[in-house]
Amino acid sequence: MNYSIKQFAKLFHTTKHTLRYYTDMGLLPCGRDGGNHRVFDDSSVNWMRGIVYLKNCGTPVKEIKQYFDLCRLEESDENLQARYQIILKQREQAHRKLEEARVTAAYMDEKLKHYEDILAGRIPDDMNPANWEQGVDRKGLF
Amino acid sequence: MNYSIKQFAKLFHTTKHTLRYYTDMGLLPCGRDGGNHRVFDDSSVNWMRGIVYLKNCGTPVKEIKQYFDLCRLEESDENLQARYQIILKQREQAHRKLEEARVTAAYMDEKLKHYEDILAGRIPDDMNPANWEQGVDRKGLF
DNA sequence: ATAACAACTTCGTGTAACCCGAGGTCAATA
DNA sequence: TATTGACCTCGGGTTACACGAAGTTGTTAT
Repeated sequence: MNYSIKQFAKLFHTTKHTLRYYTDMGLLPCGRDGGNHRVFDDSSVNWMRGIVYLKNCGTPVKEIKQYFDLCRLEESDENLQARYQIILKQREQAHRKLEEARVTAAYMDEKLKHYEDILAGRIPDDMNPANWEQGVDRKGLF
Repeated sequence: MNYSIKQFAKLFHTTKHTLRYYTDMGLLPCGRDGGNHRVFDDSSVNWMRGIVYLKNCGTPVKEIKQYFDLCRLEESDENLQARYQIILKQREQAHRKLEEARVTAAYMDEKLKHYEDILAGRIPDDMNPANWEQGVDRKGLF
């Protein structure tokens, strides 16, 4: 299966600009058609999936490129070790981000409930001035 | 409790540069001491907590500032509604990010296991060329 | 056949959210 | 008195794109 830049962008919920940036950086390989237009295929899909996930770990583009360059080299033991170390590090990063996302989502749930209470006229205790200055955790001022 | 910029940076695992950026943007209020040095207090801690969580939702600095500006205004019904809408939107964003983080962490776990299998000499089926080109999902080339 | 249009191209500047270093101020200490 | 350390401001640099101008190419509409 072949994809134009537009189709490929839609497939990964991104933009043409970003794809051009990636191909120019040498991150994402692509072919060209008669009119010099970028052509992406199934292997591009695999690379792009890798990019997306590594980016979600917070990996900078340069490091993703380093990793991909290793992937394209011959498979020595050293090479595999280097790749393993990168993935190990990024996996840990992924789990840290997961935990962070959990805490953030919980906080936002609470904050939302807070507003719903206020808007419904059920003013929660921690917003009642009578409880201020007595060590009550007000969970932020806003 | 009062904090110097260095102490405050340590408290939130960030840098002096970032804190200066936030105060300059009007995002994070702070006082000044005799030597014109920034002084943060307990209310700064609350604001900063808000910044951290909203940033984790992916909220751009400008929008955080808009929200905070609303928080500092008188509490009309309109004002509360506006704030509620922002929190509602960002909470949804937080949950999307949480799901994304879950999927990414799972992918990285799998990828890591993959490498451990290879390095341990247990070559998994999807890396065996005999299984290629037969519709086997190889989960990426690397 | 020619004109218009869509979709791509390169190239160059703009933006967000910082990072970093130079050069200066100020209080305390050797 | 001089040096040290922690801060200040200011201006340029960086990353990861976003955007627009100007040009090319291939496909339809008159």
